[in-house]
Amino acid sequence: MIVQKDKIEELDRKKEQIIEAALKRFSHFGIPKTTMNEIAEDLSISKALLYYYFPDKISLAYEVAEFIIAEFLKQHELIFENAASCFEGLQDLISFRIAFGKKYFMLHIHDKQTDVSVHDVRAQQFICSLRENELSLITAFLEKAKQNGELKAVDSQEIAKILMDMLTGIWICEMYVNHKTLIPNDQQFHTIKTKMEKIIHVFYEGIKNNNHGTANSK
Amino acid sequence: MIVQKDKIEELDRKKEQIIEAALKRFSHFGIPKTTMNEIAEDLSISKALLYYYFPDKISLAYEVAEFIIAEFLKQHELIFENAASCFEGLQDLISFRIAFGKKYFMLHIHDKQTDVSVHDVRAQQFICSLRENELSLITAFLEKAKQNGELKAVDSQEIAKILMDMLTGIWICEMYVNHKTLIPNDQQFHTIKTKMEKIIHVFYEGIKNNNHGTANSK
DNA sequence: TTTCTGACTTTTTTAATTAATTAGTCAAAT
DNA sequence: ATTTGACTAATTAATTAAAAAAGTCAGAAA
Repeated sequence: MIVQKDKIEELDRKKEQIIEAALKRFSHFGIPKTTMNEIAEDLSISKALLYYYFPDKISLAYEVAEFIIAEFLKQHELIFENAASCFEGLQDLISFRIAFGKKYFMLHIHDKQTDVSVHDVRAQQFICSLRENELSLITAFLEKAKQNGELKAVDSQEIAKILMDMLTGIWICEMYVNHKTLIPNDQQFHTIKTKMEKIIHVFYEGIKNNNHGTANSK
Repeated sequence: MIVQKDKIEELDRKKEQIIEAALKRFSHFGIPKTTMNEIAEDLSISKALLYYYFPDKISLAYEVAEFIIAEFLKQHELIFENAASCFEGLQDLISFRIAFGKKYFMLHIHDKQTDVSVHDVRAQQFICSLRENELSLITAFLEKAKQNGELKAVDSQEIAKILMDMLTGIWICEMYVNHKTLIPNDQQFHTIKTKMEKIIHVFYEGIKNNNHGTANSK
């Protein structure tokens, strides 16, 4: 029984090693430019062994994605927990999103017109699930601020949705419309951050409670 | 002298005819899928004649673009002139942008990875100029509302920029991220419109003058 | 002289073929 | 149960040939 459990743990540890190695390659060169052979070589194992632990390349990629998404959501929670106010929480959220994007944007780069996410149901569901998770975190955060009296009586979920749409929109707009460089540079990230901060500022003015907050805080 | 002038006018009229014929094709099939021969055939003229009036296809495309951009900006002005309030003006702006997008989105569709706008300096400048024109119109509109007392003392240009970023962002996000269909459908346009309206709502709350406006309007 | 055309050349796209690389499998070894 | 080398199948990249479209020009028509 205990032996059985140890085995499972070891299997998981091995999978984790593979995921970490794959993540390194994927986040550096992107998924299409990473071969299963390279991942295997990095770990000094045979390619066949990768297929012992993962059914195919795309499944490995998804597990890698799940791995970093877990980190992404965990950080979200932390930021919201430690936020001194709703406004500061939103600002921290932006900083984090930019830093996270810098670190992992290669995972998002699609080679030519060959983009997995278009027709793949699995990708659609994956993104959908991520969005929902993020949405509920932000909604909860806004809800808390509303109960606090920092925000006025708004529909938290509706506001959270709008907020997410705007942030994603600005990102895409800057990356894929204004400066279509396949590999984004620091300047672009900085521009996006600045724009997001400005948006958050006006946005916050629109949802904050004018009877409470800064006016009363003295 | 007068003869010379008539000649010039006639030349312009001919160019206009070509532009209109080209616009029909371009807005229906997109620029890459429209051939110079087709445009010539539509007008029952020879292809060589097109090259008598326009140096090349891309120049024709730009003149077509300038033609509809003029319409775009003209409508902007009209909307802002006739707006009963800043908020209603912004709402009308959204309705117009959606309608305009429905009509001319084909001009924007890029074939595969072959997208003119990426490396073409002319395209960059064109878009830049359009943005600036739109920006100054919106800025002026906000400035007017500020002087009216409808808006609080904000930096009108800054706010206009943010507004434009947000609207473009939502558009791009919905079109190219959420539902990557090359030819957008009515449902998508409707979704975008709804999102924009929600954003405008919060946004307006953030910039309106709380001492004036709705509170005092009775 | 200005506007226009048919016949032409050059450049770009598209399609088809082939070569090379990579994903994925499996019998056998540890 | 885990691991591998040697294998096949599927994709991707490179090459080439064919087709289509862009663009030119000498000269006709107005």
